[in-house]
Amino acid sequence: MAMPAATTLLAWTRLLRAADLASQHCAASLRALGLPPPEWYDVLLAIERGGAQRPRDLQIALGTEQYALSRLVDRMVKARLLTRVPCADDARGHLLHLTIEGRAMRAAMWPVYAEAIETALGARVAEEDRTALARLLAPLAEPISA
Amino acid sequence: MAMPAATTLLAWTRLLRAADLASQHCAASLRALGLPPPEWYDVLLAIERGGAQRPRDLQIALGTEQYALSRLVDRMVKARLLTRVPCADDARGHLLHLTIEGRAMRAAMWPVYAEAIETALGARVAEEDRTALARLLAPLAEPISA
DNA sequence: AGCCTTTCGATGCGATTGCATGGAAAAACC
DNA sequence: GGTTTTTCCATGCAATCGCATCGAAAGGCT
Repeated sequence: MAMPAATTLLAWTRLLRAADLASQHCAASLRALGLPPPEWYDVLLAIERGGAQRPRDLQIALGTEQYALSRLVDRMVKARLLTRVPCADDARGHLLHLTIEGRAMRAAMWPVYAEAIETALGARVAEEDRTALARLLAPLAEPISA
Repeated sequence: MAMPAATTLLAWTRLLRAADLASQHCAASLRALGLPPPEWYDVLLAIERGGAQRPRDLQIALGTEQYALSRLVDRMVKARLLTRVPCADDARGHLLHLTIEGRAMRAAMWPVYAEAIETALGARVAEEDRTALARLLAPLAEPISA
C-alpha cells in the first residue's frame, strides 16, 4: 500500500483530534453539572422532533450500533426519561416515547450543550469558515463506500 | 444560552459524524485482519519516530488520558511490543522502548491503516479540498480554551 | 399452509473506559 | 534540611463497550 498523500494524513489527524477534543469538551461540560452525556441529548432531541420512534429508526438516525442504542435506551428508561410502548403493528418492537421528565431533561441540557458547542466550535471558527467546513465535511459524514 | 448559529450546528454534527465514521472504518479494517486497534499504531509510530519516551510525553503527544495510556502500555507490554525500562534520572518513571516485534507490528499495521485512511478520507475528498479541510481544522485540533 | 430468510431487539461475557484515588519520587519553598 | 506541593504513573471499582449470539416475529417463496 502506498503512502496516502501528505494532505490526507494531515486532514486525517486533525479531523480525529478536533472531533475528540470537541466531544470531550461537551461531555465534560454536561458532566460538570451532573447532567447526562451528550448521547442522551441526541436521543431526547430526535424523539422530541420526530415523535415516538422505534429503536431501529433512532439507530439509523443517530448512527449508533444496535446494541449500544438498546442499552442506552435501557438506561434512559430506568432514568424515567423514556418509555417503551408495545408496537401495535409489529410485535417484535416498540415505540419510544418521551416522558415529561424526558422533555424537561432535554430542555435542561440544551443550554449547556449549546454553550459547549459554541465554545468548542462556534467561537473558534469564523462564520464563513464554518460554512466551508460544513461543506467539506459533508461527503465524510455519509456512510463509507456508499 | 442562545442558540448557536446554524452553520455552527451543521459543522458540529458533521464533524462528529465524519470522525466517528472514519475511525470506525479504520478500527474495523485492522480488526478484520486480526491486527490491534489504531491507538496501538499511534503509540508504536510515536516511539519509532521519537525514540524511547516516557509515558507522560506520549500522553501529551497523543492527547490521551493518563490512565488510558497507562493501561494501553500495559497491554502492549504484555503483547511484547514494548518494554518499560527504568528511567535513570527519574525514579518515578520509565522509558518505553520498542521491541523487535513492536517494530514489526507497526510495519504490518501500516498498509492496512494507510488503506483505511485512503478509503475513508483520501478517496472521498479532492486534493485541494483536503488542503482546505486541514487548514480549517487546524484551530480545532488545538486544546480548547488556549 | 409450511418453510426459509430477514429484521428487530436484547443480552452474556470479556475487554475497555472513566473517575477517583493511591503511593512514591521530585521540585519548590522556607 | 525539613516540609509542602507538584509531577508521574498505577489501579480499584463501577459503568460502558464490542462482539457474538439468541429468541421471536415478519416477510417471501413455493
